[in-house]
Amino acid sequence: MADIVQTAVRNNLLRLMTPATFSAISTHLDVVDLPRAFELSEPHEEAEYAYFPETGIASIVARSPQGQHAEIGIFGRDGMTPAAVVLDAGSDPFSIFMQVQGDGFRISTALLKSLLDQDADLKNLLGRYVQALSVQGAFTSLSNAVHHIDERLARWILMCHDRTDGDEISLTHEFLSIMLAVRRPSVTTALHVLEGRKLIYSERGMVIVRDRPALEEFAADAYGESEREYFRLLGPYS
Amino acid sequence: MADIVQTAVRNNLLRLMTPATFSAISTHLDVVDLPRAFELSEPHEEAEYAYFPETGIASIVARSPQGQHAEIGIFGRDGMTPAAVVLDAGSDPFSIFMQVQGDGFRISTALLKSLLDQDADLKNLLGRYVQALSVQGAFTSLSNAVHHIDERLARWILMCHDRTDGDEISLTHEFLSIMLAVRRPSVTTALHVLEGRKLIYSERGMVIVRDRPALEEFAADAYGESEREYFRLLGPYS
DNA sequence: ACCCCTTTGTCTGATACCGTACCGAGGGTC
DNA sequence: GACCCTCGGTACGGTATCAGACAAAGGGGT
Repeated sequence: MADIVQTAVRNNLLRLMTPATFSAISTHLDVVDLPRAFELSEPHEEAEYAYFPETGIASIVARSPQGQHAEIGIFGRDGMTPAAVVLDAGSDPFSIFMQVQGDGFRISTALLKSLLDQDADLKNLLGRYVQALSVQGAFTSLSNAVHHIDERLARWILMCHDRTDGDEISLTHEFLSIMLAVRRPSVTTALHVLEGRKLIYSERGMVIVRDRPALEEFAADAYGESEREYFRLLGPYS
Repeated sequence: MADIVQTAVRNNLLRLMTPATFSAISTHLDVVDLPRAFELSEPHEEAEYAYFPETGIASIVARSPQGQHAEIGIFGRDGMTPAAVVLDAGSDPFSIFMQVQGDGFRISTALLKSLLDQDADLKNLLGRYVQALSVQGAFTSLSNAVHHIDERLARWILMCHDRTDGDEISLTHEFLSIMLAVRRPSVTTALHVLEGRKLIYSERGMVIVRDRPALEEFAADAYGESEREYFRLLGPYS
């Protein structure tokens, strides 16, 4: 692909690369569309491409043998996939797919791997991202264990809002119920709670953030820790 | 410390190091006792030492601002801490402490870090471990979200049993309740369920595995995925 | 022997969430 | 306009788990 100017890029990891690393990697980046439900990586399969989203949101979902599932993390312009490339692990047991459509860059995993082997700065940068991601997963786990549905929903909306440009996030209740690992009607009522408190507007296929500070206050104990850790490791991404 | 023979070591990561790496690292390993409740690393603090347990079990716990907590993973002779050293992240936001007493080796993190920088094989090995650990965390998250207490308890006993020599695991209900992020009396009744099905014996301060295959069957959907991933990446550890 | 502290067992009522079912509303297509 | 499919709202009974309190049992120290 032609010239990509680093300062015009929105993906935070690409932005944080040293100029030398960026120019090495950018010649191999392809621009790609990332439509909703697009699979970035499938469980137990070695991914052909690594993706660095510019916009949109991707979801990382773990599935049990009997088909139960729960989201363990999300990323957008703050991240990349697959983490397994960074750790030389080949594959991971998760589904990773787009949940809010967007666009971004891709690069063959083989190429990225060889760049990682030659470039300690890059390995270090992506290593820090892997840590941030796994911390996010850990706090998702905590939240699944101890927080009520409406708080978890608030947390989740905030995390999407962080990775979105406006205040509108296009999502169905069905989708949210999968992410939070609850029944679909539970999402409906939880959304009503947030709406009743004037924190959001809820429309067909769409959640609109109305009062972000109040939403953060509502999510309170559920939101913030993993964001602080990301900031410490990689700075702001919005 | 004097000579440590690699084949006599029980920690799986130490065993899997190349002979060259092992001889480089082993001269810096100190033998340490790991009593119950010993803190291997504190949240947001850069650890002074890295630990490779030989026996015993350590717990990784995330804590929310308001003091809620949940375990996100455990390790014993299958692992090491802190993962942050491998990822060059400095610290992580978790408490890591011994839960079943044991012993192991320690090395200064500074030294381990410099070894990692010079030794791609070592970085690769520990990178795969970090992946295994974060997959374990992901499935803990899934389990917190979708499984009942008695299944989660069964899973947890199995994970401890994997890292223990006999069938006896010394643990109080109080402790288990923290790990599973449930009330202490819920642990008591869940243990009664497992005992009633003749899967375990439960004594004061002790859980004894009685019928492991049946326990695995009972845990069914909750147990196995992360173990398979560890095996793929690092082989057997028991 | 006694005391005391830790650990475990049990009870009561409350509640958050589930499974399932059904219906209505929005919005595209012909 | 008529149709259909997706999506959202609501209702009902059932239950896993919670919150909190209290009592009994194990076991070490003096």
